[in-house]
Amino acid sequence: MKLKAPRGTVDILPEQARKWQFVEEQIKNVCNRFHFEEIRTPLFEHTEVFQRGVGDSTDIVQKEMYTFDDRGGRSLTLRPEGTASVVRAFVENKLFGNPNQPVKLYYFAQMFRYERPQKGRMRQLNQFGVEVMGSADPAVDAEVIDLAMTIYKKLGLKSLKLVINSLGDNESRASHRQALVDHFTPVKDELCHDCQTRLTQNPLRILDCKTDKDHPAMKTAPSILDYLNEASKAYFDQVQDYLTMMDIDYVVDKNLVRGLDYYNHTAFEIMSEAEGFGAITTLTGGGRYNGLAEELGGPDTPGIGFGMGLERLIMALEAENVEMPIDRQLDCYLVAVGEDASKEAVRLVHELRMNGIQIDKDYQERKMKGQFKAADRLNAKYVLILGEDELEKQVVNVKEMATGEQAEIPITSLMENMQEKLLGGNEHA
RNA sequence: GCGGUCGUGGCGAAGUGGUUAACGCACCGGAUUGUGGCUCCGGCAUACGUGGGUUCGAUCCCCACCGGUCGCCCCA
Repeated sequence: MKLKAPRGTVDILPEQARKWQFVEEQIKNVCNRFHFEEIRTPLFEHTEVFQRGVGDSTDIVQKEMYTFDDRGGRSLTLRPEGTASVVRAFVENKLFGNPNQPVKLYYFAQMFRYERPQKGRMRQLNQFGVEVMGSADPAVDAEVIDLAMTIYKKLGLKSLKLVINSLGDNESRASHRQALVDHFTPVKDELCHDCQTRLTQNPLRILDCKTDKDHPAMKTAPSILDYLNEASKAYFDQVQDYLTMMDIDYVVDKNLVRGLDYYNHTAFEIMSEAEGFGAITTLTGGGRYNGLAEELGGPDTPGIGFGMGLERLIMALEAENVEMPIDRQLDCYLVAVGEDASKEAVRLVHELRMNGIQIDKDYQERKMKGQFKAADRLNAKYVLILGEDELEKQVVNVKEMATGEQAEIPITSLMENMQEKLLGGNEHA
């Protein structure tokens, strides 16, 4: 085989696409209930949007972006995540001036990250995400988390774990950062190479390092929760209170650190605990990013959001054997026999479709028996038979496949007859 | 970027250092002059990832590469 999809990309074929349609439909339904509105932003942005938004020190920006120069010499990047783009759009389009605050947005979008693919990790991935801009109410944090959990619940996932943490405001983060540096600097030489870099770049990230997780200094490392100032602590407490009020189970993990620079205050992850799900368990990651809008040139605007991996969501649904209504069926299949009837079939199928009937026909010059096999394979409810005899009499034999019952219907009343059978007789295209 | 493992027809899956590479599924046709799901019969396909090497000869042995897959790092 010569041409293949690029590494880390997949084709979603019809059978699988039905699952996607189902999942997307359910999610949109929940979004509507929560009164979120869709936003669509470009697939690529100026590279600077992500450098400034996501942060230069992050793995994403340092080694995972698909960046290229266009013919005009501009550096562009295929979006590796959704938040920076949405906030850029929020700022550029002055949505902060919209009287309806906060602005509650959702999106479905492909993301691109240059990584080694494995189970649950693709170079092109699909995310559903939400962003709420313009409110610093901890109830919004809870609402966003509730939205994600509601989606999973509606879809039928059970083995989930919600983990939350607070990264605090700038003042809290700064004092915690200094504490981390003071704590780890004496043992710097004992840490892994990455962590030695992190010590100066982003000491917070040392906390979720897998390599050094057993180092004695890890256990005694200063926790962000001990460095939250009063306002940050009060904020985090309120978020938890709201979650409790909504009966949303969660655990606080003081080592939960998100990989992107823009987060502060609430950070959360939702993981699957289903058997056989693979090594990668994070389904959703999100958090608050007050200050990001300002970083991207807009007014200081609070925001919070999350990204939900749809490949992983569908994997989780499959791992938990959740039933998805994806059985394909066909209302009618037209079986035509003979040259004249085959020609007439084209017109008849067109006319039925114009009148709201779902119908297909043979295009492979199959024999009658073959056409019936095709109809059966396609799960057709009715087969309309048009042969020389029927054509002569200007009728069509309509066979109900489930019962085998068959009746002769004049072509002149066929439309009405089928509409009655399939649409209840009162719906029209 | 690193490591394990794998790479035979549309799919699944045997197999051998040597003239025709099993079989199953699927598909098409026939048995049933115009009617599906069962059965029987027949048909079907440019299949051994790519490039080198060893050999009289390689799908099978060796090497490299590519790709899939799983894991590490990190994340969705």
